[in-house]
Order: sequence, then structure tokens, then C-alpha cells
Amino acid sequence: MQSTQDSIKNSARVTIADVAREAGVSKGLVSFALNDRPGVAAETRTRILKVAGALGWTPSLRARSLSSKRSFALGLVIARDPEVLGSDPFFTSFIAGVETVLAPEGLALVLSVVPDEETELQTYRTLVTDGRVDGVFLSDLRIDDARIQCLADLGLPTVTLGRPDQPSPFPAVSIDDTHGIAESVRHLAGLGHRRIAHVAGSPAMLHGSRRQDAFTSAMRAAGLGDGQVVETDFSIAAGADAARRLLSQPQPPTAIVFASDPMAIAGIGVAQELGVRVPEDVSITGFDDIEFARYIYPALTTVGATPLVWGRAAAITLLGLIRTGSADDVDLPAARLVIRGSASVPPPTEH
Amino acid sequence: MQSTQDSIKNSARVTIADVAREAGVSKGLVSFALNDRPGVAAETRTRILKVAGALGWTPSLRARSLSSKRSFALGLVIARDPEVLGSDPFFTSFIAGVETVLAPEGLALVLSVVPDEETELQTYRTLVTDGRVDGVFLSDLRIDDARIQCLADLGLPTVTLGRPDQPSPFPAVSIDDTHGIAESVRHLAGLGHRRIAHVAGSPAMLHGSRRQDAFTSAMRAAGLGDGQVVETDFSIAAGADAARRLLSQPQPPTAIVFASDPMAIAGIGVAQELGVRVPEDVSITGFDDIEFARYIYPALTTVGATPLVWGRAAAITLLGLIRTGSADDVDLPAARLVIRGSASVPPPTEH
DNA sequence: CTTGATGCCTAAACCGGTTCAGGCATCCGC
DNA sequence: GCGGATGCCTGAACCGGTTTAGGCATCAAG
Repeated sequence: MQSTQDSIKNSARVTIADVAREAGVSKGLVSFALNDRPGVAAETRTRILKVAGALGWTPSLRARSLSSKRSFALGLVIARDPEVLGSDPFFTSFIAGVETVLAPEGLALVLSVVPDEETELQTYRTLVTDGRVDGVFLSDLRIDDARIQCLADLGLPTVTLGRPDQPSPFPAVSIDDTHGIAESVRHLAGLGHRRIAHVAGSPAMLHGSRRQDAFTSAMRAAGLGDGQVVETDFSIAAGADAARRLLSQPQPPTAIVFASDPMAIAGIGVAQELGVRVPEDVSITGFDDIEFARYIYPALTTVGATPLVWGRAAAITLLGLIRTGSADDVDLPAARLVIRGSASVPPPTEH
Repeated sequence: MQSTQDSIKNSARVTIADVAREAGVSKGLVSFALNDRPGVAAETRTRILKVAGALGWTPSLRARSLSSKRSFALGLVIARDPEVLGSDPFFTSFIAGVETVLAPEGLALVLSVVPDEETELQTYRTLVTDGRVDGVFLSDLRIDDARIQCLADLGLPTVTLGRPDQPSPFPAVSIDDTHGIAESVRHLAGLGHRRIAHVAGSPAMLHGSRRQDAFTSAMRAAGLGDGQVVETDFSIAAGADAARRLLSQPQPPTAIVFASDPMAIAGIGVAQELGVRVPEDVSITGFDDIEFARYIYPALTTVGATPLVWGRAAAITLLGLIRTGSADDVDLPAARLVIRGSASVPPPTEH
């Protein structure tokens, strides 16, 4: 009978009950010992641990999830057109940063890519009712963002990537991007540019409008007026259109500050196509310092973001929030300008 | 007492037991009715469903996971340097395609980004012992890929992206990329190029070596010898290096076929930096048709991949495999050449 | 009128953990 | 020597589903 049982056991999962029987204690005590909780004699605890190790016991995530009402996973919902998404390396790096924190803790990342905001809200609701995640990262903050209220109503622990423009019950992990934009403007002004334009991101998105404000402020501070601004939706196509419009004017700007690298790269492409030399005829700066920035010609002068670091910080903050119930805002070091070849002195032939 | 219970119930989850009590049947029968299983009278079934709807019952994924030993999630493990990963829009589009299948089914995608292969294998093991996923997508197939055996040993349902070079127990969802490379070579040969080089991807990766073979075959078929080949690791940096080496030769090629768009874009950058005009002095083709390809200058002639479609197909196949225990290989339409401005007739000044 | 099959349903075990009430010693102070 | 606190441990309930064994009618076949 026993040998039969043994051979059966081989194919079955080792449970906490097996450990308890083998160690001669109760199931409950095994659970206590395994979770480092007080109320277990030191000697008993080591014996239980030894037995568990010998038996090759592994906790069942599923059972743990059910009884502890946790899921040991974090969620990230991305609402973007897949086409646009692909060109933006932000998320892959961000996720890689998140993983460096999650993996050692045995936590998983649940990722959703959805087409629009309505679906996104629905996805959050599903994640909660399914108990799929213990918390989420909220990215791509928008002006008057409906998702904040939605997540607050759902009671889902959340960390926002950036500080919302509205009262938010959630900790924010932010990186100051206005500084980098200001630096770009100062850099260009210092090179002698006076007609500097800005290809802004979407004004509906917080980082879009913030960068745009930073641009205007910096222009004024430099005594260069408000500067021409073209608003886009952050897509490459829109960036290219904006560049075409700016450069086709009777008196085009001598420098363009783009709100993102993909748009800036498209801008360089448009300039070249129009026969406008970069940086001789027009200087161009970007934002993000994506890998391509180094490898196109001329290499892109841009503001270096650090999505990997951001991911780490956000993950650490979210874990803290989940475990302790509260977490402080985190401010990452401001993004700095990386000077390369796409920005130079303005053309001398200016009247 | 009842009103007290009612108010308590408000804050608690509606369980299958509540439905059973309200409908005047047993828990088991409710489960049967909810899962469309035979053995429930039609009238009883509708009554149970109505009660469940009225009570706002939602199945507990966690409880379902525990008892049914499924996790209702699929996994994707990506082993790449995050830096390299960011420039490659493949995965984001692929994931978006996967999501279109998963979301309506109420399934989730668990994503891992790991730094190296050893960690990747460990991640698969963890996913299995944790019962975190019901199946995985295996991407970036390598020559003599150790992961196949690992996944087979783990008994984890898997779909491979592409057909492995070894016996594999898993269904493969493939797209023929050799055709596109051949088309590229024929296109260039047709334009009059005779010295065509290939910047290959990693020879350790299946799609790298396959494209390289396709290049060589196509060259021979066109009567142009083997063609010069430089192997890389698919990184942008390596692509740039390769282009620099090729173009700095005494007799540089008049056309370069790159194994990926990011490398091709870097190649165009290098050419411009060296004062080599594209396409006048050197023609360049890529592979993938990433969004940037359209927006750089000159616009990239490249082979159009369809990662979104691939994601959909892979997800459908994996679901089929999980549900029925087997699935057939799927062959997606071959990737086709997209002709843009980066490839043109070779320079006439050739001796 | 039995026998057996079939259809509908119940009760209870089960998945594998967590948690809580309480039992029994032991040790403390008074 | 006694009441109470403390430490260690057990047993059982619990999380919320799925699944199986079996009970009871009903109905067709023999």
C-alpha cells in the first residue's frame, strides 16, 4: 500500500499537507513556518523547512491566490494605436525596468494593449473583477484623465507615471521633462537661433502639453517671443506633416524642437526630402534619446529619458503601495540634453 | 437578521453559493448550468442564469484556476537586451495582434523581458511551477534551440514563431521571409546592380541564418556569385558597423540588403555620414517595414512583415492547441517587397 | 410488473493554500 | 499554590469554484 502510494505521489504535486504529514505537524503550522510568522518554535521551523526542501515542495500560486485574495501580478494597460506604439521604444524599456523588480519577487506582469480609452477603462474593470492583478501602472496621463477616478473607484492600487493635473489618491513617479525642453531652447538660442518652432505632442496628453508649456516659457525667458507651435498627436505621420508645414513657410524657423524622437527623426527626413539641410539650414532637436537617435544622420540632439530607470522606480513604488498601503511620490533626475549633430548655428544668410 | 445579512452581502462577493441558494438548487448544478454542460433541465438552466445575472454574479478567476488547474493566461518571454528591444517594433505589434484574440476570451497575457537565455529557461520553469500560464509563444527561434526541449520537458503547450530547425512537438506559425529577400535581390539585380552585399542578422538566430541563405541563393540564381555577407547580431550598432565596413572598402558594393529595418536605417545614416549618397551611390533595402521606414529620407525600400497578423494567428493556434490538444502549422502569406526610394539604379561611373 | 437506461439533481469531496479559535504546557508574579 | 500571560501547536473553517458518486423519478423495453 505504501509503495503504491509512493509511486502515485511521484506524479502528483507535493502539497503543504504532504510536508505536514512528513514533518509530523499540522497543515496550519507548516503554513506559518513557511511564511516566517511568529508562533513556531525555531527548531520546529527548521525541521519543516528541511522537510519541505527534501520533498521539493513548491507553493501553489493558485491556491495562495484564492485564499489570500492576491494575484501576485501587476498590470500595465497601454492604449495606443499599435502602429504608433511600435515606433515608440518607451514601453519595452519601461517594461524591462519593471521586470528587474518583479522577477526576483516572483511577481508577473500582465500586459494589455487596447485600441482606445473606453476599452482601457473596461480592461481595468475586468482586471479587478477577475482579480488578475494587485496593482497597475497608469501611463500616458491625459488632461483631466478619467482613468484616475475609475481606478480610484475600483480601489485598485495604482502608480501614475507622472503627476496628474488633478487631485489623485495615487503616488506619482515622475521625471521632469520641462527642464530638458528648456535646455534645448537655451542651447539653440545660445547657438544664435531666434526663430525656433516647436512640434508639440498631443495637447490632450499631459507630457505633451507640459513640454509645450515648457517650450513657450523658455522662449519667453530667452526673449524670443512665444515661438511657433504646431500641435500633433505624437504620431510619426503627424510629426512629418508638422515639419513639412513649418519648413514650407515663406520664412521657416531655423530650428525646430520636437516633442519626441520619432517625430524629430521624421522631421529630419522631411527636411532632407525638401532639400533643407540639417543642421546647416535648420537645426532639429528631439526628446527621448531612443536608440535610433544616435544612428541616423545627422545624429539627433535630444533630451535623454530613462524609461528603464523609470520602470524600476515605478515598480518599487507600486510594490510599496501594495504592501504597506501607502507610498511617497518619487521624482527621478531631470532628463538632460544630449548634444549631437542635428543642431548647429543658424544659417548666416538670414536677413 | 436578514436585512443585516443583506447589507453585509453588499460588500461581499457574490458567489456561486449565493446563486444556488437564491435559485433553490445546489452549488454543483449552478456550476453545470454556468458552463453549458449537459444534465441541467432547460428551464432550470435559464432560471439559474437569470438569478446569476440578477445577483451580478461574476466567476472568481482565482477559484476557477485552483479547481480547474488552468490559469486563463498565455505567456510571452522575450530574451533581448532592452536597448535592442526598444528599437524593434516587432513585439509591440505582435502583442497587439495577440490581444485582439485574448481580450474577447477573457484571457490575459503575461509578459517577461529577461536579459539572457539562461534566465529565459528559468522563467519558463517558474511560469510552469507557478501555473502562471496555460501556454506560451516561443519567438526568436535559434539554431539548435535549447528552449524547445525545455518546453517539451515542462509539458507546456507552445506555439513557435517560425519552424524550428529541429524536430519539434509544437505547432509552428510561420511567415516566409526568404521570398522577400529573394525579391529584394531580384529587384536590385533588375536595376542593374551586380555588387550586392548583405548585412545579415545573427547566424545563431533562425531568421538571421535563413535570410542569409536566401540572399546567397538569390545571388547565385541571378548569376552574381555569392555576394559579400557581413554577419551581425541584429543590433543597430552592429548594423552601422557593418555598413561602415562595407562602404569603406576600395570597391564598395552598389547595393546592400539589410536583414532588418533598424540596421538598414542605421546603414543609411552611416552612408550619409560618409558622404555616400543613397540611392545614387548605394542602394539600400531593409526588412520589416517598420513605421520609420516610410518617414526617413530616402524612404526605405523594404520587405513588409505583418507582426500584427502574426500575433493573431499565433494566438488562435495556441488557443486551439490548449483546448483540443493539437493544432496544425500555419503558414502566413509571404512577406512582400515594398518599393520606396532607397534603392535605385547603380551609379553609372562604374568601370 | 420488473429491469435497466436515462435525465435531473444533491451532497460532498476536492483543489492547496491561509487563518482563526482554542487547547495544552510552561513560566511568571503574587 | 493559583491566576494569568505566553508560546507552541492542532483542528477546522474558509476562499469559490469543479467534479464525482450516487439518489430519485421517469420512461422504454422485455
